[in-house]
Amino acid sequence: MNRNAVETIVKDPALVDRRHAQICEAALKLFSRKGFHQTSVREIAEATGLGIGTLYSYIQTKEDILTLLYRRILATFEARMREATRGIQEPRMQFQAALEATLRVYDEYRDEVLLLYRESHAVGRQGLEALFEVDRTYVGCFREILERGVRCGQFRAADPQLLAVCILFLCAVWPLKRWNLKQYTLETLTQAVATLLLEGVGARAAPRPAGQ
Amino acid sequence: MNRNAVETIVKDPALVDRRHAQICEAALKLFSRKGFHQTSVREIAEATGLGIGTLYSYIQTKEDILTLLYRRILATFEARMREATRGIQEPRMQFQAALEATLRVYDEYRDEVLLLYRESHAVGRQGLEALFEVDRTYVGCFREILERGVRCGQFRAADPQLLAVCILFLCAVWPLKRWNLKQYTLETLTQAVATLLLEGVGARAAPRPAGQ
Amino acid sequence: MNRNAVETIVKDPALVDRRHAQICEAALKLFSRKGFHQTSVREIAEATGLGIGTLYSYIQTKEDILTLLYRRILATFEARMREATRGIQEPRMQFQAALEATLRVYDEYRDEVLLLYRESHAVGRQGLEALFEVDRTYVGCFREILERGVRCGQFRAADPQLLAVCILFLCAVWPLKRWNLKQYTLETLTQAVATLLLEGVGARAAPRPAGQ
Amino acid sequence: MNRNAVETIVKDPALVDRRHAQICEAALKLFSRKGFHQTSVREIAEATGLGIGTLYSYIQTKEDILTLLYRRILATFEARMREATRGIQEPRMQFQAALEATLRVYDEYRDEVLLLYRESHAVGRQGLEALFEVDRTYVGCFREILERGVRCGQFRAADPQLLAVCILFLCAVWPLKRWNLKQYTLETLTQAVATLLLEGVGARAAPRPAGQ
DNA sequence: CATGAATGAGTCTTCATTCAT
DNA sequence: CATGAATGAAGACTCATTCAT
Repeated sequence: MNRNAVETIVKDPALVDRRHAQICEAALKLFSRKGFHQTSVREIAEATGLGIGTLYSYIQTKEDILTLLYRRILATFEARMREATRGIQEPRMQFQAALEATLRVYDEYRDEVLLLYRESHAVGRQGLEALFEVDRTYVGCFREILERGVRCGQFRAADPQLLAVCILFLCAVWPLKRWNLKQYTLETLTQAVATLLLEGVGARAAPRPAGQ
Repeated sequence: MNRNAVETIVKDPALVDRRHAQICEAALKLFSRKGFHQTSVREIAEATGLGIGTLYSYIQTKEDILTLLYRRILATFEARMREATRGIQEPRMQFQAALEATLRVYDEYRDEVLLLYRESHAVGRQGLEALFEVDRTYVGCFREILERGVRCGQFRAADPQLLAVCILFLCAVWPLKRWNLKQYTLETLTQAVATLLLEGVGARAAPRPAGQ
Repeated sequence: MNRNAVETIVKDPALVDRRHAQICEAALKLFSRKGFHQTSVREIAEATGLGIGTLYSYIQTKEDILTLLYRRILATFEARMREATRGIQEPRMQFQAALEATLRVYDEYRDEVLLLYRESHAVGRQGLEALFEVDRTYVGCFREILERGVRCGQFRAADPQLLAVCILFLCAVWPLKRWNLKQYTLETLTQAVATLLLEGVGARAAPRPAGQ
Repeated sequence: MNRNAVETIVKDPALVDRRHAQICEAALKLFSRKGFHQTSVREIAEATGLGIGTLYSYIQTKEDILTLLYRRILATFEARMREATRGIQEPRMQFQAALEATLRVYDEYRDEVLLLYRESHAVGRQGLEALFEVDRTYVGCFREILERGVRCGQFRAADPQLLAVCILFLCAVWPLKRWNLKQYTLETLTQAVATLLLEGVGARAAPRPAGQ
């Protein structure tokens, strides 16, 4: 993650960080509205308030902007996920916490999630590998929760890894199918999904003592 | 669907159909490999075996090619879905049939599904509306099954429409997260998803003798 | 020479040839006046009377224009050389004929020769190899004449190949040092160089019977 | 030479000289490898170990770097030439000495000579005039030797000035056609060229006892 | 109906140079 | 004296689309 850092001509790391933030902010809006390919670098520069030349001393290619964006998003996602499940022991509650956290970040970062699904193929093989890596980590969180639940008999899951992939993916329904969910609130969705999944893994709604 | 038809200079409808099929076939491959924007019309013409000028007498814009592609895909999807559930009455079995059918088409048409998610924003507001329309029809199939199941007490679902959206979306995990599911077969996934969802809607066990 | 042909989008070979000629003509003037790097492709297009897009359907890179130019020049040079020495048997006369021919083409194509020396490094390793190849052929002509002269005792030359390289190079003095030779005519130079070299290889001015 | 001096912001002449030397050293390597236009000022600054801003307080334009380089080279050439022929009276020996000296410097400074021929047009009309001036001085050295030789009957030369231009140019064959002379040593070339030219100007044999 | 040459607006990117610190 | 961030004009190149044949 650190090694593939976007190389810059400007050397001051603090400045680079600040500019990268600016750039990402501007790029996100434009990419979300018009898509990566329909947005020109010049537009991004203008939206960022930099000259193109200046912009290009903080990146090397247009793709770098996408890479930058993705890094920030994924870092945020992972952090939020860890934070949300920290301290919780009981699998069912941990599961619910993870689910709610994911749906909440996916809500806050709708545009970013959409971008991840839409434009990720634009970062090239190498960039994709990095994304996959992070995704696997993310999936790992859910898998562990499921495994723990299975071990203590609260969950039933033939293949926790597979289930984890599905569950995480399902969370993306909110940003990806939003035009079909306009009528619902995040709460309604969370409730529905939580019920569906908890029942789906065999964890009854009411926390009865875990008898078989 | 008919009104927004792609206008052509060539008038012979049979020829137009044949050409459109050719074009879609070639375009699909290219779009899947390189993306819509990275594929030039010239490449498509070459892959189709037509001259550029000729190609342009069967479409009006590059976007039309995407539109054409999407129409064919969605038409296929709906047809397959209807076909699969026709004649089945029992909600649980109908649900399972619908699920399996969807996953199977999504498997056969992986590239197309990916394209639908990745590039659909390229068809513009008007084109999107058409896609949404079809999607809603598709979702409707699942909603009806759920509603019937709820009515006869087999399913539990607070909001069948919402659930239907989720379920249909979940099926897309196979083409959209394929790089994360390489280790699994379609059968394994189908089994896992079917179990998860049937349990999730409160339909205990498969119609096979309930082991434990 | 044929295999590394400049690839074109336009297919009609006759048209390609005609356009290439146009392009070369325009490019030569501009490159001679301003140098390769100081000349923009747009300028070349304008001078050629084509749109840039059109120009680019006859080349792939700016370098291709240089390559095109070089090919035409070198082909001309070789042809002229062969033509000039054809039919002559006597080494001294053949030598003189070759020398005069070379100086005459170098005079006619002053700008081209200058370009060859100045900008050839711009065609890249691969292109250079091709140039070297042709140059070696050219040098070979002189070497053969020298060798024949040496064999029949008219010339003295420790290493004909080395001498041939030097002689051919010397001819370039006319285009390359022209600013220092403004006061002289081609005839004066030819006379001086012919004398220098013929004496230099031990061939007396007056064709006496070749006794040692 | 003094009037067209490169103006600097920094005033300390010793420092300026040191920096100019640094700059030339770095620039030579880069220009030789990649050519003047393909080398960016930033690269030169980095190779020199100076900040871009600092570099620019020792020059005014990128061209100045080339000018600087050329001055140093030409000064060296002239000095070496004078040094080599100093004290020698006999024209034939002086000629040989001058020739050997030139070839030796041209060997030591191959890259510089190449640069002189390739990129000199980049210094502009004014800069060129300066180069021409120095070149004429250089040519003058050879002309004087020839004239003296002619006067005392050792050489034959219809036009010593013209011959001098040719001879000096011929020396450049070593750096300019090096790819075609890889198989030879400087000594072989010197021997061949000396023989060719001495014979060419009618100065029989070397001052060693005439074999044969 | 078929063809493909022509077009120029628009894209990404580079780079010499300046100037505030 | 030294530094390097900022700048925008300019460059090479692409591509959807048209239209004469």
